[in-house]
Amino acid sequence: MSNLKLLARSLGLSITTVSRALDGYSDVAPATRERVQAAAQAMNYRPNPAARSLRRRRAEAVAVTLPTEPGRFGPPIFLNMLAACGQRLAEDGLDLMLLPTAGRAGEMDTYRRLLDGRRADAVIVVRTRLDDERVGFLKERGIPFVTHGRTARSEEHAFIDGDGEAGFRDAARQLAASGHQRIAHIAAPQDLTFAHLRRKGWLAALDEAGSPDRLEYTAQPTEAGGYEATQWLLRQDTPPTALLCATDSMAIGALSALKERGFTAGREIAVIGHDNLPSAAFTDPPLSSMEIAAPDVGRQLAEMLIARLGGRDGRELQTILPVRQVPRATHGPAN
Amino acid sequence: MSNLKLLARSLGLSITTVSRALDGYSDVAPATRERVQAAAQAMNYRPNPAARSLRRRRAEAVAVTLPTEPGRFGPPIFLNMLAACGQRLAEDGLDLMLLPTAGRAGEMDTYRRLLDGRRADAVIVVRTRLDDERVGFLKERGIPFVTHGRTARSEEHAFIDGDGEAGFRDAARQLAASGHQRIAHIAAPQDLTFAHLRRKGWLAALDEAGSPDRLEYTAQPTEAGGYEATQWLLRQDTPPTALLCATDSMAIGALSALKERGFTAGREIAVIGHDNLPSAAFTDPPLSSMEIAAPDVGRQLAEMLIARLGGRDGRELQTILPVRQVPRATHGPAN
DNA sequence: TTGACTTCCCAAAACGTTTTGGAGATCTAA
DNA sequence: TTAGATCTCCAAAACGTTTTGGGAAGTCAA
Repeated sequence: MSNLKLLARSLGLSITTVSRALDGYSDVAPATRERVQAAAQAMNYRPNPAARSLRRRRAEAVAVTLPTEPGRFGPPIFLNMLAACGQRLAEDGLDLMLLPTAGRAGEMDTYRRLLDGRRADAVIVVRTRLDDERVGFLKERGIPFVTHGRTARSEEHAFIDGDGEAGFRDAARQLAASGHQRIAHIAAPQDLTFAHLRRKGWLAALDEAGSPDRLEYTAQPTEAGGYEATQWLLRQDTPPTALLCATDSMAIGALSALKERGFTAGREIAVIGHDNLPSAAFTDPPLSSMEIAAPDVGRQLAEMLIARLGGRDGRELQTILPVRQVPRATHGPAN
Repeated sequence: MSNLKLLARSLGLSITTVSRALDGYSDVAPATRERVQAAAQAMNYRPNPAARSLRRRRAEAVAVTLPTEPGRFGPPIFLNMLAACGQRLAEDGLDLMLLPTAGRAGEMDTYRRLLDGRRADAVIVVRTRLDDERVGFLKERGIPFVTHGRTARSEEHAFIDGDGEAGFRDAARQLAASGHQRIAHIAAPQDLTFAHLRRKGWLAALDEAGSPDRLEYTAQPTEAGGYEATQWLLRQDTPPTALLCATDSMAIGALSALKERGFTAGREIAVIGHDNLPSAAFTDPPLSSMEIAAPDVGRQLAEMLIARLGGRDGRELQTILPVRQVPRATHGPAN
């Protein structure tokens, strides 16, 4: 609506001075600065973002890519995390763009378009895989980025992640301590980093306990996946006494399969999930779970991004958040 | 990376001609156009979006505002809808921006900043309320917008919505037809349009059935809300025989409360929700629900937005999508 | 009084596109 | 042959900012 030229004219000043007054440069007299600020306020002036980006040669925006295809996207709280992240970014004048991609194939295309066109100054990478080509691409191009979840090359870049490995180790330890002999793992596809780490934690606890069994089944991280996995596990010669599920969604599927076979979770068979979904407290029986012990992952993510844009080295920006157990009714005793 | 000036120089043409060749103007010779296109391809040219917006005086972006506060945001599939929407927008070169707002108070502020700064050409309004100040504001400013969910002023603007009223009327009818006498409604806050319409459908069916009872309880659209509502309803002198819940999340809470009191949903008491959440098929018993009978709400939303940006009148862009019942185990008979 | 320093301000040049208003050829019709 | 049409192309002016490189007063020290 109103621009610098209008503002300057109405004040009898030059565009330069108005611009510098608003940007807080020191070479403008205090009285002038106040006059300018008042006028800007009165005329409801906001710098035109396109002009500013053009001149500054940055987009003042951060992009997050979302796969559209596989039906469901991550845990339901994910959108809240993005919103919190966006809010923090907005405090620094950065927009958050949603870049949907058509499946994994289209992902790299989307990245190329994004970066060739300079539509974003930095990128948030979600749903990280252990071997994630996106990381290589972004490093090569020199675009700042933060991953939500680690990768095999984590030591080289900024990331934020929950300590799923410790969480699953602790949970499996507790199950073992309470007498469980056959603690099965319902795994998510192992190319996903979070799935790999959670399985690793489970394995570590089994090693500690000297347990020889390695009962596991990998499925999609959905209710249907957990259901399918549980059915398979129950069909084995020596079925498990505990199910450690990669996600709550899978655990909910597991509960359903158990019920169908006449088992009561938390009595005959223990079940523990991860994410502490809102609905976890309302399953039957209420689902024992675990969650990242931080209320503001989104905000932290944003702050890492801002630090990265400010030139901080990605290797200094690596956060692993503790995971807290949320015991409810389904982790019940074996003996 | 590369720009029009470079391209033009390498081709021995003027910037004007290169620009017009790529934009498909008719006043450029076919041979020249091909030469230009080939060079653009080879040099990996993409128009600088900031420069383009500056000159064209539009942002080439669409914004959606998200409240960050109240913990959970809408049904989990919401993010998928946004992703689908963003994908369709991208086909027309439009970016999708996420604009988080700090609670309802900050919402109008965010809108003002957004529009004063011309950061977006159009807006998606979600979580519509019956009396929604955002609609008035956007109409006044003349910014194209589409609401996801109706408002009290729906006839004046573009919207897309499911026919929750018919869905709840049908569900309540079926319950009545199978002998239920006291069909209670677990309502979401009535300022939200979807909640109002679903309640209206329930009321209509009760009227048809000549049922005098109006047993209802309003709570937050979460599992906890449904739980609380059910507890209250069961404490009444003549408890309901059926619970029609505004959302599946509430229905899941209801199932939990019923179980706690020793009831089996689908036998003593029927329960029906709305949204057909992925987990609805895995509750115990599996939850009867309903859902919008369209796979591509997000894409349709995007297309309405594009039509709106193309100058189409909002009154011609109003879609009410049918709602389909998804019967499972909990809508069981009364008699 | 002079020279050096401050303090406060500004003109003009970018940034990379789109669009306006032609201009020079070439062709067509009389 | 000439007047118009038709094809191709282009120079230059925006769009609204930020930033560079001063410049004109005023101040201070000698």
